[in-house]
Amino acid sequence: MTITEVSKKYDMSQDTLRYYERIGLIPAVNRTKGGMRDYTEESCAWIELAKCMRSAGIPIEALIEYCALTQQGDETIIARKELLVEERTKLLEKMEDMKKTLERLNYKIDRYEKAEVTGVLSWDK
Amino acid sequence: MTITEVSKKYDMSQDTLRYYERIGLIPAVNRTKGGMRDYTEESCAWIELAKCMRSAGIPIEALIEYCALTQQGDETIIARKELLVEERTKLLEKMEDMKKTLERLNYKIDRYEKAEVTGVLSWDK
DNA sequence: CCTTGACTTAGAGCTAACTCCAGATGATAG
DNA sequence: CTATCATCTGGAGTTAGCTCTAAGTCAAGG
Repeated sequence: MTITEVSKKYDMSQDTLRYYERIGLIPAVNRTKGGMRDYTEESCAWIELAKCMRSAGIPIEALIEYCALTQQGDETIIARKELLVEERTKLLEKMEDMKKTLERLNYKIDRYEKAEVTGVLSWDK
Repeated sequence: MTITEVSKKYDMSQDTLRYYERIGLIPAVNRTKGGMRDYTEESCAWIELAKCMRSAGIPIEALIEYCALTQQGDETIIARKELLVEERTKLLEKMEDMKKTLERLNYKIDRYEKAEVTGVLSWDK
């Protein structure tokens, strides 16, 4: 697959795809004799993983390390697992913060909706 | 309250507190005759709101607008509500992404845990 | 009054994560 | 073969959100 195809498939810019490869967030992509990228199934799986992780805010640095560990073989399985567990912990914390903020937003929106009806803005604790 | 007290109370740097005020993310804080900040209850409530919203990733720009609208009085109530509704929508989308990533992480971690026991790393779909 | 430490401002610097650019090279249609 | 378009690389530029610095002012103890 060409970079244009992958770019469309995952809705990511070609610049981002090249950037992720350059910094080692995904392993090096196959090349044609001419030097053009030729993405395999596996490359695509990496791209998709990167996109998923990044969409949740997992930092690039952690993903680079994960990718590096993966390429070092089976003796890094425990390290990889620990890395993922750590990121999961941080993710859960972020989700907790967001849940609190969501409740706060719901409360405030509700207050504004009542104000639209009654004309009075209730006190915000 | 002095900036040091507020900084400790909300665990935010003094630089951040001054920055938020400067850019209009919170309304101007009261001053002593000498020009030092003297945070009131209301200032503190704004700080706390800012901290909460930022912890969930609500962009600074949206919060600046919200603060500006608030200072323009009751005729901006609808606009404020709409702003909050929009941010809530984005927040829910982000939470959805994070939920998917969390499931992905759980799956991968589980896979690594099984590998630790069996010595074989199962295939990753 | 003097020293010391907290506070002030304006503006520069920093980090993460892209995004863009220039100049060169590859691929393809006519 | 040539024109055109896609892709390549290295490196510069951008944005958000702080964070730090310098040079000066305020406040409190002795």
